[in-house]
Amino acid sequence: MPPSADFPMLRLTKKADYGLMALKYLAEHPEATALSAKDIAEAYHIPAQLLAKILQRLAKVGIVKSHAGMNGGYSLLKDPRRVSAFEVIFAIDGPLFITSCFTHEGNCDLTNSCTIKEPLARVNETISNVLKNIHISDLVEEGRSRTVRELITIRTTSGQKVLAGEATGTN
Amino acid sequence: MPPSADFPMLRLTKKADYGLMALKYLAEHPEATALSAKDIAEAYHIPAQLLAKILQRLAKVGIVKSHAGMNGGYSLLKDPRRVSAFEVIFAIDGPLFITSCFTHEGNCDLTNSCTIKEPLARVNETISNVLKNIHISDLVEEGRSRTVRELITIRTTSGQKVLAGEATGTN
DNA sequence: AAGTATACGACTCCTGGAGTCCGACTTACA
DNA sequence: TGTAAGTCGGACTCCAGGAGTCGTATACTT
Repeated sequence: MPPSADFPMLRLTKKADYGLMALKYLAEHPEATALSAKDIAEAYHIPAQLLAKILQRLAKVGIVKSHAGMNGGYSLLKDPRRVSAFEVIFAIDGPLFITSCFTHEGNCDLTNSCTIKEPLARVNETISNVLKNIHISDLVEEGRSRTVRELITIRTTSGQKVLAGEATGTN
Repeated sequence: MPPSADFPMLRLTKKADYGLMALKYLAEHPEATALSAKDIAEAYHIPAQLLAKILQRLAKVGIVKSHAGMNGGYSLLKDPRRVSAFEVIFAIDGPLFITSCFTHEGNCDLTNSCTIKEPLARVNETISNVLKNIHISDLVEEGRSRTVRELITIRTTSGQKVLAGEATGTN
């Protein structure tokens, strides 16, 4: 079915990815007083200057602390178990909405179309809640154990229980 | 926090929106043998030609049937209660992945970064499952009753129960 | 045969993500 | 106290891809 582009759509921005990666790296190295954007960038092979800008944003909202000058860099300001993926993504990319025409108050230009988007707004909140339940400490633990895999479970009121991770067929 | 753009990020494409809207409209008018793309487009004030292309895609995967010629148009081919939002979005936009570097097999160019993305892949599957549990019949019912609101529930294994729709604070 | 609709490729427009560059400022250390 | 190494942050370029249009071929109804 993919026409030419291989897959994308509804994806997280790379910046958000990089931000989460950097925070994971910081959480994995609590002994260091400060890690430079360059160091982290090299560890993951991502552009250093871009990562620097991302970390600056995370510093602005108080997730990390910036240390200027020689041997400077960034360090975690908050407990990794208290920082959710949601706030990281929010800090970097701003509020995320699955629908295209929502303003902050949920306003819409089309009256008719809004009725369709109401259920999608629920999906949006569902996604938000899932992201709020994942913290960067979980990212660190993942790779050794599988804690996150069992962490999230979806149940419908119809009794259908779907463990996140088992797709029932991709079409 | 939003720099200049008001909000977006991680949103559904307009095409997918339009597709869901059109299907809802068709589901609301089961008496009509066929509704033209132009009619539907005018009802929602969306570009007719664009909607036509979307409906063509939906016709290709067998969700709707196209009737050429005079008084032609499109009609639902499947039971609205059997068509999930997931397959609609999939048909229009292709597979959706929250992470940026996933191929169909889940391949990645960076070895280190992949460890971070594993938990996000679970989030991705969670979203997919939520969308699979929403059908266009739900879109029709929404607006009169609130069935969808209570339809989706998220539970974490920690016992935390979060009803989709009550955000615990947007930051 | 005429009229109306779909079918679909090719095309343009333009937003916004991704990344770079550079100047200013800050700090550690010799 | 000067300098190297770092952050800070605006301005900039590049370009993929979403959004929408156009034109033509085709198919079907009356």
